[in-house]
Amino acid sequence: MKKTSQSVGRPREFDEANVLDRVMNLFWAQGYEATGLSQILTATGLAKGSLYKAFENKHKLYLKSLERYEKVHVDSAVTALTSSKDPMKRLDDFLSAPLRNSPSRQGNNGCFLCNASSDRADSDKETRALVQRGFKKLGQALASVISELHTDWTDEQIEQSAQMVLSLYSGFRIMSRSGHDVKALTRAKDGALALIG
Amino acid sequence: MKKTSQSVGRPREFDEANVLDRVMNLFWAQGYEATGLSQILTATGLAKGSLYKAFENKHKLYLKSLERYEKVHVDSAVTALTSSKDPMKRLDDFLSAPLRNSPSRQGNNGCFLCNASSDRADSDKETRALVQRGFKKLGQALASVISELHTDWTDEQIEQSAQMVLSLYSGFRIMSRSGHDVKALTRAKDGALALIG
DNA sequence: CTTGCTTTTGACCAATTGGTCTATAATTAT
DNA sequence: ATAATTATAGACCAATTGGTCAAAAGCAAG
Repeated sequence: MKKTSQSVGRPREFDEANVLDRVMNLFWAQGYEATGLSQILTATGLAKGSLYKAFENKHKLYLKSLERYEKVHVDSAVTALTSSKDPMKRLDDFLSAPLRNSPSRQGNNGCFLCNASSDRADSDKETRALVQRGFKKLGQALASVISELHTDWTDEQIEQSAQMVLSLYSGFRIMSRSGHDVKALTRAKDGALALIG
Repeated sequence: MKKTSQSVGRPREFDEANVLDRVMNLFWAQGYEATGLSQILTATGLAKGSLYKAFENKHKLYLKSLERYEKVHVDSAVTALTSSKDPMKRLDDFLSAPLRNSPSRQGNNGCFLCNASSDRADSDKETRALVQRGFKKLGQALASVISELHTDWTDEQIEQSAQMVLSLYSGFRIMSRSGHDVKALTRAKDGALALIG
């Protein structure tokens, strides 16, 4: 039974993915509590009732946003990591992303996974589960790249390095958000890659 | 002119450091917006008026809490890093701290510096400055340890490794907050230390 | 055109938010 | 004593919060 695109009743006037993208950006940039309904309404153009009919409540909306982030940003990072480029270059790209648009202060949202972890993972287990899943995905993709790079390494060694890269990534994202010297972080990145490669 | 401990007027009934410790723990665990005045009042036992007389407003109180964190936790980490133990052991202790009380979920506050960076560093430049300063302190202490470890290394190399350890630390703190597998993080830590040592 | 179904809209709501202010209490200086 | 000064307590406040609901609107099927 496939759901037809045109069902009975008045049709939706908004595109769910589009709305979620806007909401995601708010939660991503500001966190859960700092993002008010009013803000969400103006950003999406929806009326309160419509929003609540479509997404039960603020908490559910947050979770949906996080899922959307996973689908859009985590998955695309995974895709980039599994491309056909030089494995080393892929790792470098991955670790360089957090350091790119940093000097232009304001609008450096960091990583939604990291932010959510700091913001709500301790108090909300559903958020915790989503964050864990996102990190796991990234970790597995990294492990796969590293195993390409070092076909002779044991699983243990690969896991270890993947985890190291992932932790570095999270750290970069967090630290660069507060305007930490990007040059220094970049050197750290290059040092780490030299040790792994 | 030293301020006498007993000044004119009705004396304070609370110890400022003590109050700040309690407030710090709230902001640390929950973030800025999620922590309400009412919560702060019950945690400190103060009345609204007293609190506002002593610390102007919520924002100032947050900054004071962050400074308190720096004084209590960052500085003690720096002290631990400059002890007379084996340098390698000191690095290990530093990186192990984030991984200790993790399995006992709820009450894993992570690092206030990291949380504040994710929570408010983008929107509040005073927070940003404090967070930067805290990270800088840690980075310098780490550089000093590493320079003890490798007297032959260049400043560049030392800086690089210190930054790497600091980034790993932040990453550990963030990821372990969402319940990420501590065993995996521990292996990453050991791997990284082996590469540096 | 009517029936049935769904979405949209915004008025409405209780509860809570951060913050102010005044009356009162506790202390020192005169 | 009393004046001066500071802290405490909590009533009070406007604004905002997340959330509900009923009426109106838009569509397909009969």
